[in-house]
Amino acid sequence: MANGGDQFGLTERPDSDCMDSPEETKQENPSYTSNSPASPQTASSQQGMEGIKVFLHDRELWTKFDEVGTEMIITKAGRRMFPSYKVKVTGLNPKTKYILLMDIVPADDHRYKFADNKWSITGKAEPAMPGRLYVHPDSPATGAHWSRQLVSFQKLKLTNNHLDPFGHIILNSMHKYQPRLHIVKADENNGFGSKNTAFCTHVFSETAFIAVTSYQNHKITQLKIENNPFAKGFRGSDDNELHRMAKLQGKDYPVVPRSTVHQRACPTGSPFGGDGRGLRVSPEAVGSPYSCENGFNSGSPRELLGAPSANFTLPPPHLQHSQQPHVYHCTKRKVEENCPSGNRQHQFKKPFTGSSPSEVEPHYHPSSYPPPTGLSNNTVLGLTDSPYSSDMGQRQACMFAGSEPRLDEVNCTSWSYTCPLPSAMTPMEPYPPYTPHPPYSSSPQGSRLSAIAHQSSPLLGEHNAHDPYQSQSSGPLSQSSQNIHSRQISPPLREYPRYTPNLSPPLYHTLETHTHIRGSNILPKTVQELESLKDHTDKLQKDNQKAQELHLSFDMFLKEEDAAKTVEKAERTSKEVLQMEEQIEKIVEEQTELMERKHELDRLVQRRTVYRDIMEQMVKMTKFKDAESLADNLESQLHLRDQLCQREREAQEQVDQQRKALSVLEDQHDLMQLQKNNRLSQFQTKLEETHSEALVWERKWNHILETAAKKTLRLGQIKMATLNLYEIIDGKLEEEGVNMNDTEKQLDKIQAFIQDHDDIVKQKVYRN
DNA sequence: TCTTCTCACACCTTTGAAGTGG
DNA sequence: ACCACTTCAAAGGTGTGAGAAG
Repeated sequence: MANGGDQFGLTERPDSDCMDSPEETKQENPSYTSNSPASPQTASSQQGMEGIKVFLHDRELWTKFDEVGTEMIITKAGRRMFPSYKVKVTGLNPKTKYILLMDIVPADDHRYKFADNKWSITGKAEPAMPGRLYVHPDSPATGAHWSRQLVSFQKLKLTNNHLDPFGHIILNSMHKYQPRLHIVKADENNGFGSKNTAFCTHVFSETAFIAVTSYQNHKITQLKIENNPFAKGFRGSDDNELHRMAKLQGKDYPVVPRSTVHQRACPTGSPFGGDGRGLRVSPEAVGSPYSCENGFNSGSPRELLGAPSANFTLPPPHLQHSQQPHVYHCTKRKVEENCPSGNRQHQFKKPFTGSSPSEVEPHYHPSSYPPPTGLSNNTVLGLTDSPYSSDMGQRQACMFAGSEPRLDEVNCTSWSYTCPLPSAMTPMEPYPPYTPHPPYSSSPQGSRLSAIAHQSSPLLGEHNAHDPYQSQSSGPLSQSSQNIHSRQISPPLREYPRYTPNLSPPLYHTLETHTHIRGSNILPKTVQELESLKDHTDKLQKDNQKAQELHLSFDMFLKEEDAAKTVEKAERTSKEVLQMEEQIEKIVEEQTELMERKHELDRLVQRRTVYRDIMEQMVKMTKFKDAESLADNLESQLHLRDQLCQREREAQEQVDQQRKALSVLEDQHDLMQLQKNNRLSQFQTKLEETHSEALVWERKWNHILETAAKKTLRLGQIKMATLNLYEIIDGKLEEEGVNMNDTEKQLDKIQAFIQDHDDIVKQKVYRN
């Protein structure tokens, strides 16, 4: 890890942590997924979310950019992010449907400038744009689908057009942002945003960037050209590069040869070498305003990870590095659990207390995490505890009100769109609706407050010193304008005149008197006071006289009327008076409740006027004549979307059924195939046996043929020998009529010859 | 004067239709 | 008819740099 990252306030991570493959990451960081709290109900509702792990694709590239200070171009038409945001997700239930979506939240409340070859804070951030979500076009899809390949958000576009109609994410130039990934378990309607929606959020701090309309840091330009295929045309030859460098040298910033950018991008050359206020995300900012209903307090993710009291697993220290996504697991939204009723108050109630939300709000724990280097010294007014401790405190209070629009009203088709407004999934409004004016400045309260703000006379301060509510207000009177602002909207100040009736007239009078005595003309004032006292005394005397007259008349009345009747009548009257008083009390209570309800509804209407404004702006950009017709159109589209979803579900069911039937047929086919194979093997066995038997018979037949051939040969030899013998005995075949093949006749002739010969021999012997 | 933003431009990749051959 | 492969044009992404705006 280069120092560049460290300079941004990154925790140094061990080298072993620098890995690329998700598997390796998985092995080394098995438990960085933190689970959110707390109550058994919440814990049981987390099924399927606690094991989810997300790995940032191309992390090396992101880190390379992060070391230099990532910048993202924003244009009116929308510009893609580069490096594009791609993740690998594991641990999802293969059959469960999930919705993956992204949003980009302000990393802090600063505005930046690029000067002297480095980024520095130049002031307070402009009001955040309307929070928009980019729902991955594949959503909702099964866990198997998401796990199958990389999930790419490369089509997400950034714009600076506040009135962007395309659903691109709206950002402010020269502001720092942090992309976040949310994995939401889709509900039965393939939607989300219901109270039981389970989701988790993943933040990769190396993906933080500063939005710009044109690149500020030349190193970023070089990195983009080197790595983005679309910018290949700018890679050029060395000559071109030298030429470009020469041109660039005319500017203030030094030019780094392309071939050496990698080396220069290393820490020593980082333009952020001085302080760490570069691009590192302020930890408070990432999760702070958005965490309540996530089951997290508004502290930073690191704080969350580091806080022992946090209700989720603590990762090993080395896993708390930026590479490890800050995971906020949230499950079923339990407003009551995460945001106790005490939080569901008037949006101005927090500032009423005069203290920071961190001190009062149970879900706003003061950050134990040290402020990032470079920010710690930044004593921006009202930002000591949290960058949002002043106005963001109000925003949070507003968010805690728990009446935000819910995304369960957002339809499926709009998923391919970016949702224009935050959801119940991001239960608190990610950022307050955009207004060209500072928050509340144009509101009635704001005008009232500003009017009070100008009454910062010492007298008011003295009165406040007697104010029983004043003790709740912290800080010296000469605090910053922001604190003054927040103090201004506290009830004791705002409703100060209300307190005067509670004072007894003399005391009230005394206050008035003091007020006057403090003036410059003390003597005439004293005379006036004495005169008024005299008048008052005269008035009292007159009242006393009237009372005495009344008393006398009442005595007369008693004398005239029967005493018992009078007493009875008086008792009856007193009872009626008591009943009337009770009724009056009830009516007053009802009136109070109704007034509170009215105030609440007024606040709701006021908060939702932004939607009306948005609708009116949309009406201007579209063909619709008014917001109602636009809303009708949207509703009809929603209805149409529902119908389409229904059809899709039915089609899906049909597909499933057909798949089942196909599966059954395939099984049957397999079975038949198996049986045929068995029979075939039997036939083959029989064939082999027959074949071997045939071979045996063939051998025997060959033997027979061979024997026959031998005997035929022997017979021929015998015939030849017989013929030879017949010829030897001087047989004449033709003369004696003997066939050459008539061996038997030849043998007879031979036998006769032998017989004759024997007889001759015997006779000769006998004669001798 | 400086900073920031917008726009036209050239260069490139991506995408999808059409054609070709097996 | 189908499939695999190639070709080509349109669409769109990208950084540049001049000029406008504040």
